Amino acid sequence: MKEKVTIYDIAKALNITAATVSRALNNNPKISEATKTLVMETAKKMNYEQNRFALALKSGKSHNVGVIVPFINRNFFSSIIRGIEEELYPKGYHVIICQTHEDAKKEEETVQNLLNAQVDGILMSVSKTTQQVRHFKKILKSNTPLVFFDRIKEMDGVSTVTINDFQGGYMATKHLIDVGCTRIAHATVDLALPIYKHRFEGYKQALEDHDIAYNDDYLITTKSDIDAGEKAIKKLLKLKNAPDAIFSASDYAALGAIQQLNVLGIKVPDDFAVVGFSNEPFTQFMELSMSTVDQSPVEMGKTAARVFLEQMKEPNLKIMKKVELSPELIVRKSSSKLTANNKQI
Amino acid sequence: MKEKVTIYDIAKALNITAATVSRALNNNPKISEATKTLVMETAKKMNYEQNRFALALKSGKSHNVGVIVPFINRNFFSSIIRGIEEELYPKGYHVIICQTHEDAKKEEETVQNLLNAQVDGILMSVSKTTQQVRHFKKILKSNTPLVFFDRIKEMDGVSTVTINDFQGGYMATKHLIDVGCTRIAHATVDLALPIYKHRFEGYKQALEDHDIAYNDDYLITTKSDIDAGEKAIKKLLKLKNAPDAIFSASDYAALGAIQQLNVLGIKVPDDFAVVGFSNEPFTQFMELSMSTVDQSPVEMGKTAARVFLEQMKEPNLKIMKKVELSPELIVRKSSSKLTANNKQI
DNA sequence: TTGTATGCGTTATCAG
DNA sequence: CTGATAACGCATACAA
Repeated sequence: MKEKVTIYDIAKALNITAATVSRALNNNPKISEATKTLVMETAKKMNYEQNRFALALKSGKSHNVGVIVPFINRNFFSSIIRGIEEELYPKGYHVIICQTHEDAKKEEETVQNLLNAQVDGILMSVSKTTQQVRHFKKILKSNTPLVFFDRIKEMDGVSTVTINDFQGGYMATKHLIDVGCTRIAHATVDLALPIYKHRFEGYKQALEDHDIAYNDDYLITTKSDIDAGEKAIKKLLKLKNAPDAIFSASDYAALGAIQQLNVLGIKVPDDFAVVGFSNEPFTQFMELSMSTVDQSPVEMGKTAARVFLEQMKEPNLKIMKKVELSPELIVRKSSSKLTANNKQI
Repeated sequence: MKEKVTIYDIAKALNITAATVSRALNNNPKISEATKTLVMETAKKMNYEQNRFALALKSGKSHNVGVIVPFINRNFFSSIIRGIEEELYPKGYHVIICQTHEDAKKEEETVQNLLNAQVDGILMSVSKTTQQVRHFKKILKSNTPLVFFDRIKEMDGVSTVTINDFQGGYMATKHLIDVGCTRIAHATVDLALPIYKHRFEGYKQALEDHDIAYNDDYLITTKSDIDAGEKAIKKLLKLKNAPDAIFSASDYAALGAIQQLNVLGIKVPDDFAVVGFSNEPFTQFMELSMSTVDQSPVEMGKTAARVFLEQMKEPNLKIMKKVELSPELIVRKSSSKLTANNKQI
């Protein structure tokens, strides 16, 4: 087992002092070119690797960032993490991942834990159940950059990266109108959360802009799963003026809707069009592929990482940046009526 | 901004020395109960948190583990990571994730990087392109526990967690035989990799056990994507004695196969049955849901984590553990012929 | 330009 | 049982 080589070892080999070695390695200006290159070379020769702990202990910087998401194995989040990792790894940061299981308690605890590990920044998506913000304030007070992505909490001093959910909702709804639907329902998940609220507002605005009256009966709150989508369809079809389309804020609920429509013998998209949200992988693999709104999660992750890096570059001034990415409507079979002139993807 | 409280602060507050505080905090036997509880209490009162870097610098243990996978946003891998995180977080370990993009060079570099960060262990799935093992040897030489999951490289001193791919291949094939198929093709990805080789061997064994001659024409090597599956079907159906079923070692290729069969107007499962491998989420959401073999990735991750923890408990002796999990056949529509008496899921 | 000394927060060793 | 001190590896203020 090879012993770790330290700057002392290389100092000894060169008959100079460790301080000089340190300076040479760090491109300190006040050092001769000669010794600098000499040190560099022998360092390489001896396979020297900087000890991250010593550096961290000295500088207080760990070169680790914490990423907190509800669940890692959800395509949306794992894609974001992919983006973060790909952006941060080349800059010498390691990505520590933690999951909250949508539990506010766990989130608080995890934040504390990461803070204790002295991560250089925290990038996170807020749990659905989170009400308190005191753990976020603690992050800020410790002078650790905090970046929210997708699920944010409005507060001072925090950077956010989101997509324009309003626009996403608007695009999806407008598309349904364009293909001739007039009685468009909307399945939301929780209007208390900004992302869902904005999608809903986009939906409403699209209706209004096309002179379609908003109908409260067409708004239905479901969980984000297949079962909920099935129930939603059952309920909606009982209305005397049943809808002819649904824009679901969740791909999973949209899937449940399609399945239930199939069971009931209602033709999708001709008799009932469906658009989901998130572009989960399964939406394109279904036989009747599903229209949906893409959130470009990898790009979102990269952006969040870049915002963090900017913040690190300016340790003095507090940066508070709000980046909003544009969603993309993906039209597939579940809403491709013949009347429409969309690009089919 | 709150200053970090150290053991010196609490020592000062109690008019004792830092060493004593340290001992009290670490349950050192030779210390009086009185001071111990006193220290504990004031520590809590002052919100003391151990500095991980100082500890790491002193002990050489980082309480971080590195996890290396080809891509994070693949359901199989993100689920494994989920399992690892859930098992390790409660034990005080942080999970650092890195991706290789299936690039052997990147893998070597990442290993070196993680080693340099002095992670306490490395859990990984080997990249498809990896030939060399010198970076693995480096891990072992540095006395860092190494656990391979799923994609392993046979070598001395390394623990592995796999599923029984042979059994998976056997089950899938036997199932196809049970539902009346007699000309069963097999799509593999790369027989040089153990996982695919074992699936293939399971396939062959099942044929042999049921007195079906192995036919070399029925073995086809494809990439793990939809396109490859389509091509495979085209090729297979050109044979004079075309197959009536396929067991694909990849869910994606199986999906391509089903899509192509649809295009050709061949009825699945009645005229051609399909079984995939991996239980990717989309397989159950397809209208014609796909039979496949589940690898219980979350469980695999947890197991890998547990193997690592065992190794940490016995730092002296070299443990080399081989755990093999059992796959589970999931029968869905793509292979549910009426002749069969399977459980439908 | 380089060397000396010190501290970052802990724990281990040695005294007492 | 507790105190003093050194050491982990590095970076820097100060001195030369």
